[in-house]
Amino acid sequence: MATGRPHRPATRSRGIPEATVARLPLYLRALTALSERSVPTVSSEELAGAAGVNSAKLRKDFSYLGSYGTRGVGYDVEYLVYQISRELGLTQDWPVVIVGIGNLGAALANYGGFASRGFRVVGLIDADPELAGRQVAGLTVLHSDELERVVEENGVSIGVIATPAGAAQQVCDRLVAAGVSSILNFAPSVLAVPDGVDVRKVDLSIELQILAFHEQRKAGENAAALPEPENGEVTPVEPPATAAVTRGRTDREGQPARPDGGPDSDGGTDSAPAVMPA
Amino acid sequence: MATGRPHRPATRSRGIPEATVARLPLYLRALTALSERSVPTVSSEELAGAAGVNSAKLRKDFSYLGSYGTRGVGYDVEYLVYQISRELGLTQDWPVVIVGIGNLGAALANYGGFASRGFRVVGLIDADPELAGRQVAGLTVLHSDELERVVEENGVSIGVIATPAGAAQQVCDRLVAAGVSSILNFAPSVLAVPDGVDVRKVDLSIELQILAFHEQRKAGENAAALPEPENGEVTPVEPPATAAVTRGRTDREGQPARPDGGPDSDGGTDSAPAVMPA
DNA sequence: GTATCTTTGTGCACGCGTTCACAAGGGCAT
DNA sequence: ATGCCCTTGTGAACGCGTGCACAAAGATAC
Repeated sequence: MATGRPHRPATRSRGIPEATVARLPLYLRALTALSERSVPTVSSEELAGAAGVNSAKLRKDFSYLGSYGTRGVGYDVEYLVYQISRELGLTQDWPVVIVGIGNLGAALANYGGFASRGFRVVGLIDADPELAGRQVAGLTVLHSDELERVVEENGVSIGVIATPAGAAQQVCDRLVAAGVSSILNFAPSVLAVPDGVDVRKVDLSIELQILAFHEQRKAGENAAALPEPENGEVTPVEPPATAAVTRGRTDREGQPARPDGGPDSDGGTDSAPAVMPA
Repeated sequence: MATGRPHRPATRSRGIPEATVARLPLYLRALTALSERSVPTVSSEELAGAAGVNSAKLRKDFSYLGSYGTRGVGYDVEYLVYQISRELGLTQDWPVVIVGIGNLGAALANYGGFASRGFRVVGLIDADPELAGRQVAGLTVLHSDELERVVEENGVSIGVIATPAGAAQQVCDRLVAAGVSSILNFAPSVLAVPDGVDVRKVDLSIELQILAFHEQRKAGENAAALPEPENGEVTPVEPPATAAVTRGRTDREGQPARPDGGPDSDGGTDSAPAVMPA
């Protein structure tokens, strides 16, 4: 998942919990599919199954929006689609700019999921003069100089950053200065923004690293469960050699020593050395 | 953030909280940057700033890994990089396959962030016979028929799905059957997997919809704060016409009526109609 | 009109995650 | 060696999110 990031005290005013907001698009997608199959009503149990969540959670989520169900029957699909769309703000048209038209930016520009839900790409922007003028996804790529103009002329409030990490903060600053107040950031960098600006981050590398963590633990479980040592002298759970062979992984070499002369917590227990990634 | 998804009771065994695991890659990135600048030590305050989190949270996160800091001084950068890398499993080599080499799949294949942290793309797979044989990011695209072979020969345990939604579940099933136990899913669909398989979802459309929700609320705040009505008859917070003009948005038309003959909760209060997205 | 059945909506309790605030601990100056 | 100062590590309190379990409410059959 893209990593969440708070920003405001939470969800204020009408007080729809952030966790619920994050699930609404999921429900909406499932409901849209039902709508296309002309299914008139759906129970919380069915819909929860389609969305991959617990039915109690779904009912509680909907209860924040109001009482849109009918006891003994379920929810009216069309009506619920409308209510959720409205709640999410999808009944409006949201002009979007994408900055950084590399592989990822081009992929985003071509992504059909945007247009289908009220999002309209109105500008593709790149710093490379070579790209300016090229056609991508039916739009002409503009040079960075045009960023402010495009944002202001189209009343853009949502910007997508798909530049390299080094350029992200600068692009972000310019977007914000031009009037953008919501940013979807694909660059692997932490963005500093003023109050009132929302940033959501999607980081492919982080997602993979989280998967690797769980994968490593799974591998460790298949081996004998080591007794837990006490007192901060942590015994690392290393995937045993058998697992490494089984799945064809290879460990690398080199390992920094503990900086001070203090006790090396890995002493004797960590037989699988490593080097830090670039 | 990419939307999280639980699956197992939480983080078991050595008990590093899931939320902490999700932040470790963030710390690692900041530490790597410091390492490249040859900074020897860093305080929790500095590092927290660079990672965009609270310093108390950072210290608590690190406390789950062990006592790696020095009071009065801070943390040794190199040593911490190593410890986090090891904890995340990045000291191993993780072969990865990417299925679905469209715009997004190609972008992922070219993404440098993979290789730099122990992830090695060993297979690009697509169902389109046209693509088979083409070179993408220095690798030859293989046809879907080869999926099982590539997974087994390389001992792949992490798979990336970048196919259209319709193909995702089938691809997922085949990956799992072939031995993959961690999946990063970019397709907008809910994947059903057996126990023991981890799925993380990255959904661009959902991220945008969450931004739209907050953006809509921001617009609503600038107008007069409506008094909250009681009794489930929810008065929608509609961005007033002034805001729409200011930012150049346009509302669409059409709105489903409430299914039963019951009270229309929007009666008189919701002047901004809408249509559901495709 | 009454009884029964189905499904919603929610009160409540529990657990995870965050934050505060401070004691413990190590360096450094004197 | 001693005392001061700085930063870590963590106990405790709080708040959010989840899931259970059930009462409320509408539909349906008779």
